[in-house]
Amino acid sequence: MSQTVDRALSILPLLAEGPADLGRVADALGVHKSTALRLLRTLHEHGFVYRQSDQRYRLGARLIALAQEAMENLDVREIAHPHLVRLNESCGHTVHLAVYEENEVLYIDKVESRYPVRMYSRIGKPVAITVAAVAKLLLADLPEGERRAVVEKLDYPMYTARSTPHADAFLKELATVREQGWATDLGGHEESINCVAAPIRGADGRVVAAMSVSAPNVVVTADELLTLLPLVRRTADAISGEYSGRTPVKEVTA
Amino acid sequence: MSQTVDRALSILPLLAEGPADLGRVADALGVHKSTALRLLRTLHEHGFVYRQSDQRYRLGARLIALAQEAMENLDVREIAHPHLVRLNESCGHTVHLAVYEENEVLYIDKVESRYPVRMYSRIGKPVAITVAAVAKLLLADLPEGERRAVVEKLDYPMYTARSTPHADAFLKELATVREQGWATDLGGHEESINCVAAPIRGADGRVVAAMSVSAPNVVVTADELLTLLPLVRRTADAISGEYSGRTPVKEVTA
DNA sequence: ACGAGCGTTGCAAGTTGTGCAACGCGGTAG
DNA sequence: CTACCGCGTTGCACAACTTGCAACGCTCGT
Repeated sequence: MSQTVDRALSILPLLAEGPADLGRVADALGVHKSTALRLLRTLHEHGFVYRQSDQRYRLGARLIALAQEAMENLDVREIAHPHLVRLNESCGHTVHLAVYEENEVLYIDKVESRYPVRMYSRIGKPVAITVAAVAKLLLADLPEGERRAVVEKLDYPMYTARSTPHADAFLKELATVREQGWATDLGGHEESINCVAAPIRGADGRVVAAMSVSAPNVVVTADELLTLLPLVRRTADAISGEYSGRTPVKEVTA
Repeated sequence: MSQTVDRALSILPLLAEGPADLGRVADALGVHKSTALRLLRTLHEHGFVYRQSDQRYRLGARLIALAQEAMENLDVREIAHPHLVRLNESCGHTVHLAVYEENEVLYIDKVESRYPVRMYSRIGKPVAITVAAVAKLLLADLPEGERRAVVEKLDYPMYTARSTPHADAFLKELATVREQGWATDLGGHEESINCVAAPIRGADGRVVAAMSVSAPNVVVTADELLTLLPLVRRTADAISGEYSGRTPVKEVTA
């Protein structure tokens, strides 16, 4: 791995926490200021960092644009979107679509609740991986070895009393989820919010994404939300069918 | 500027166009495959690229998460959002918020139209800089020198017959916009879509962002849309006031 | 079973990145 | 008003890091 690039890339997560001046960046990297300067300059030329009027650096616009393109290239997303909208129209709650990638689960699409009380979440935000219903589905489908490895490395923050407390409990939960083919999060992340989720599978049966419906207690009880499970599963299956139906690859090696 | 980092960063826009294999990346960079491999590996370790099952590389999840954080750090956005929502509730049309940064204008927030016919756009997407109403406002406020430089370097694609045809016309338009303090795009990007926009200013009077209301002809005529101008300007002014009112800086050098 | 294509590895050569020290500038304190 | 301090910036010599090469292993297609 390349040291220079490694250092340069390390700057980005740093700036994500907020703007920083040259000295702070150099310190954080453990390099000389002149070195940090040159790295920042290179990042700047590519538009990945932006120098604001007070001379401090923050993340740049190109980064946002790139991420946008990255998401638009996800085939599942495109196929799933109309289904998510339809589901939202019939139940009114927030609908999420998420994928797993390299130890992270993140939302790649969302349709907002039509109720005034909405849950907070944002496309692109990594989800609470140890409790979210969609995360359970995605992790449950990983091959045994990788699943164990990932689960062991996770932190288990107790967002609420119902959060998954530790790796063992999580593995058990994942086994159950895998068995039944759907998952829930009943107040494990936010005390008053429940979710039901179902997996979206590719042609080979592997889970490629997961979708969920979320609603706060004040709108519907957990039991009421669970009555939506069949609908959620049917939607997920419809997406699976469409996704695995035609080849997801659009380019040919011409 | 660092050559290695420069090359590594060049890979990202490349992958944004779609997944690519090692050979293609190496060719595009004009370097040996082994070099490209090492760069990709470094990018991979940071989660900026992801290696899919067919071994090809595509943009990774961390990129999306980072961009998300980048946007959440934009102060204007946070302040403006509730105002945008309120504006949308009172007129029903699509509302956009955009900023200028380094030769690009991009949407950083959006509230969807409540009409069934919606215009296409996405947060994070660079806007058609030569025709969009928000772009005119943002460019019109640049210092003379920089404005000329930017305008000269732009391309002027004729999206429609009403698109800005060349730099001279654009400079004239920018002068007008600067004078009147608001801008429009009447079918300059999509034949049937019109926008009215107003600037959001910081404490020093400089334009820090711009907001617009957009609607297709089939919903309201251009004239009808123009009647919303006072409301749009009032909203923009309200955001300006709130933005310049208190210090946007939240951190202290502890 | 054989060959072609692709990703991967170790190595030697030298290009490139690095840290140092010194400079210029702006703001602050005396 | 001046002197100082902090910060970003530059040029340079050294050496570390990256680079391209060539050879290997693998999978896929014939």
